[in-house]
Amino acid sequence: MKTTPEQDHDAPATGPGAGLGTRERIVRAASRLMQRQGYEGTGIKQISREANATLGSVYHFFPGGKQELATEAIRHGDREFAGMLRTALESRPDPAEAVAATASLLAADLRASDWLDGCPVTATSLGAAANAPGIRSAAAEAFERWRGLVHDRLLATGFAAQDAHELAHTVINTLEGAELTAQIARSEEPLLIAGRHLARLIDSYR
Amino acid sequence: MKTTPEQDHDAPATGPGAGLGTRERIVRAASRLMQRQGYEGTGIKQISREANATLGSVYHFFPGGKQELATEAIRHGDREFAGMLRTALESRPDPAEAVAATASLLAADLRASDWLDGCPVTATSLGAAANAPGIRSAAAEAFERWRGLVHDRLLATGFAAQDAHELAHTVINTLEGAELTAQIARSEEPLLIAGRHLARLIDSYR
DNA sequence: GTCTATAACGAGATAGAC
DNA sequence: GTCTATCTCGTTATAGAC
Repeated sequence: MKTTPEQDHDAPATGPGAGLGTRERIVRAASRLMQRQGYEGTGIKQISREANATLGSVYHFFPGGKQELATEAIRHGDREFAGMLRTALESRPDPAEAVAATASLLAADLRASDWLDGCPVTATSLGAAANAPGIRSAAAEAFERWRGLVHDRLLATGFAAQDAHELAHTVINTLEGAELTAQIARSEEPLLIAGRHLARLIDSYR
Repeated sequence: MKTTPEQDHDAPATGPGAGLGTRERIVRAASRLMQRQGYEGTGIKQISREANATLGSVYHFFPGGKQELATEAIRHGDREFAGMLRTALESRPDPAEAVAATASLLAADLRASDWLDGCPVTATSLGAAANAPGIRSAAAEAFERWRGLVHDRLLATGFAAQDAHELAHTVINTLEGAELTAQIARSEEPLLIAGRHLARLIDSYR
């Protein structure tokens, strides 16, 4: 990990990216754009423009080019959703309720973006996964981490190990699929139904 | 619908596409390639090559260009999975078992393609949906049709209308999300767990 | 670290002969 | 319906001054 802060010649004083280093602005712009347009649909020039950085700076920080940048973008999306999920699980005593609340939150965020911002990890990795192993494995690690958060919380609240393992899988996968459908259908309904069904499924193992 | 058969100068006598008209070969090639590489990652020239057709033929049949072709490719994937789902639902008396069997079949197909062939509708529409309304709505119609098949079968086997409606949503969405995760993780496990959990969820409404 | 210019290539789409 | 040639534009990536 690189920790030395760069000099930040052109950091904007306001707007998204205010006060952030150049590298971080680039990663965030890449993550947001690939979330909406996918890996192949997003150009490096567009990323550099959106991040208020020059093309030279992008290749300075990411000599591996677009693939390296996409890998970082996926890790950024990973941390983002992991934070949301951890907060939900920690702030509610009942994991079933926490999952349903997360589904509602995803639905609200999706609507607020006019159905543009789906899962950044899925959008970025789908289609690039076949030819770019680094991108695929970064996405696999993200899903694994999210499952781990759910799994640990279920274990801590008294579920059997095998049940916790399997429930964690379905919780993440169903949220993923419902968010995708909600985005395509431009409706919150799939996510809201998913939240209720997941809570019911979890409760059925008590 | 166009029903007049074209003249088929160059239809290959063997291999994929044997005995098919040019238009159909193009649609199938587009569907298969976009399933693996996504909309933006697939070029029209690549499609025409794979379909044993010339670029001129592609634009002859699809004057709307890449977007029109992608729309047809999605409809093709729609019909394909609808057929698999209908067969499973009709060949088993218990819809819960039919859903679990479908999950297993998806897992086997995914592994057989070395984890390359995920859901063609998702792969093609994600990333293109924002800027191409026709593509988005074709994908929405596909999901709707699949849900309808499950919904009707649940109704016919005695489930309440509201339960059937909601279960159909979660069945399709969970299969979708589990297939996605299985592809990224290169493992059948997410789909097999999803099949069991969906059967359990359905049974809980009897 | 930042910036500009440009190389090298492939994309989508079109024109018009056959 | 098929085929080839071509136009125009955008892409990733690099070079080298500052």
